[in-house]
Amino acid sequence: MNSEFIIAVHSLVLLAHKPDGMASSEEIAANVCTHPARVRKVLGFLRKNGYVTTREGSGGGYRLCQDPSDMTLADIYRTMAAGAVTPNWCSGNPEMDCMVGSNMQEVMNSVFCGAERQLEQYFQGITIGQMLSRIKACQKT
Amino acid sequence: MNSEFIIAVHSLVLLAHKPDGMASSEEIAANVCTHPARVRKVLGFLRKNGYVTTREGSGGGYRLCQDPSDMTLADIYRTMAAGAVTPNWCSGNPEMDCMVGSNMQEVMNSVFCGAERQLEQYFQGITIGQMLSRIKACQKT
DNA sequence: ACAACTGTAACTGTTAATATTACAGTAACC
DNA sequence: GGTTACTGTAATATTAACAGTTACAGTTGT
Repeated sequence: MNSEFIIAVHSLVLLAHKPDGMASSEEIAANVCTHPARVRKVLGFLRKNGYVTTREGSGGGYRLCQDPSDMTLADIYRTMAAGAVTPNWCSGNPEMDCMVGSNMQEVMNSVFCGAERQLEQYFQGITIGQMLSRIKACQKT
Repeated sequence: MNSEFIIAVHSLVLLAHKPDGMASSEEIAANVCTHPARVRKVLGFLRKNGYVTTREGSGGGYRLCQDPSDMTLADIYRTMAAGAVTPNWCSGNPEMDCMVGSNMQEVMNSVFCGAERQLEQYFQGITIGQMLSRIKACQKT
């Protein structure tokens, strides 16, 4: 899985957790364990897709603009990592003379399309709000 | 997804299709579009897991040793590519002072374990025999 | 003996991913 | 209005993963 997906989810959960719902790229980066520039890039995507708002300038940063219980991991997956399970490597060749070799790409493709749907369906059932709840549950034990 | 998974599936389908059920690494490699050494490595794993038998020496090669309709993609996935959807990159840090940052790894991990199960379940429903049938269906159209 | 295979390991080249740097643009605050 | 604290974005290392390739020892049929 794409690491940008993880950064996105982690950032959103962090924002959902903060009392004022706001954080700078530097603060998020320290929490996620990566670099502020990377966070800015990822959260730039999230802004373009309507999950966060940003404020530039001093005192600026990122803020959630949706209810955490309405944001599913499937939304984030589609935005940040669509096609992540489908391999970029391809076997066979449609030009080939052999029935197996020439049709494998098409069949394999349909298999991975199904896998993609399956995964999205799973992610559909997990919201940012639930992620935060799970984290709180971890903390208690 | 791991390309070795694809090579494995493709090779097994090819073996299932061949009338005598046998092929050399060179022949398989040409069909898959990769190198014989790579095929030998992958099919070596399949041998160790009981999906094919091999014969060394002249006239040797690989042969299926299970019914194609009994081999599921889930079996191959577990053998060749287990954990392929789980990212190797990790956000957060258990040593951290923040509740979110310190517990994210554990929660993220459980999310991806679930995703893995979901995917395996999907692959469980697809056999090598079905793959071959799908290919035949492609050919007709 | 020879030719045709598998089994493995080592090495190389290429691509993708991550980290890092840099700087222009923007807003708050004194 | 200048300074400070941010985002936005691109460019550039740096690193790790992956596929391709070579090489050779071991095995078997002829």
